[in-house]
Amino acid sequence: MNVEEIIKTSRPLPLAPRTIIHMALVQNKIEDSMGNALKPFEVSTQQFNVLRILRGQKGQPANLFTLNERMVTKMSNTTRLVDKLMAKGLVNRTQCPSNRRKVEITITEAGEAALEQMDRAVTGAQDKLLEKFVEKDLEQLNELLDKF
Amino acid sequence: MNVEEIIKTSRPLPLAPRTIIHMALVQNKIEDSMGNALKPFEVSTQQFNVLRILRGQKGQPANLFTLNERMVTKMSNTTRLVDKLMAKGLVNRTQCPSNRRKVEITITEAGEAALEQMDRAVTGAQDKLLEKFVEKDLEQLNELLDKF
DNA sequence: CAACAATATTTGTATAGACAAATGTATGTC
DNA sequence: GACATACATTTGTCTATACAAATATTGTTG
Repeated sequence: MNVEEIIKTSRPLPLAPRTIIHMALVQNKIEDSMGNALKPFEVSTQQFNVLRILRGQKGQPANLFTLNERMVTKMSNTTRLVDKLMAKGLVNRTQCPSNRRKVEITITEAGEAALEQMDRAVTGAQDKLLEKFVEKDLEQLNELLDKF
Repeated sequence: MNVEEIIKTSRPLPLAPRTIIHMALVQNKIEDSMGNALKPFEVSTQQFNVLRILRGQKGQPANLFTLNERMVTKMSNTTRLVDKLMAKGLVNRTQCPSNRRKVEITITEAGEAALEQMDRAVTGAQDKLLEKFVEKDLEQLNELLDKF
């Protein structure tokens, strides 16, 4: 990935702005790749993320606050995101009996099954994205990202 | 930035998915910071990006194709993005006389003046984001990002 | 226990972006 | 010069997201 070529700029960029732009370009590529992997399942990366969180709950229900807290990209409207997963039959939503303000969201069996397929697709996409990285590169990259 | 803490996961993540999530988290932070820097000017990062491209043209007008080509994040509706910059008086749009299919977009003086202020704000935000990086780190990060 | 504050979610609304179809203009071919 | 094709932009429409206000429930305090 050559930054200057992609944004068609003639002059070389100073290192700091180049890094920021580089990050954006790579993130675009990652989102594109993940989106394509999930396209057959008609779920967004956000929805996929929620399904994974719910599976991680191991049967224990999650409420909207918990979901929002654990999402990679927090968003203001988790209600409607869950609505869409409900409409697809991938999750259940019930009112919490002990505190009726809360909702209890769980993944359905259909959701678990679909998620397994999605996982395969996404893992494949990620492996492809990272194919040029050796273990040491990934460690180094994670260390550098920690500096942000 | 500790990935596991931010997404409140108990188990440590395998390196590959951790990297992907890490990238997303950092990018969120970058966008947030840039967005805040630009908030006083009421322009999006995309709009800011277009203004910079126009300045880079040094008086020469750009058409929508050129803008789209040079934008960091390509988007499907450059027309309406330029509309918004027009409404703010930051750019001019005229029909290209030699090829009336094309439009000629230029930055106005007000646009140049505003952009200078924005640049200061954005550069400040970027320096803050990168304050923990030394030159060598940035070089290393750019090299690693090239592997995507 | 009434009044008020805090919590959890939902809803309304405004704006941004994706995608496809429509419009207007230019170019090449017979 | 009429016709098809390619090009450049615009428009319509649908979905996604952000933000604020509204609703419902629970907890707290005098």
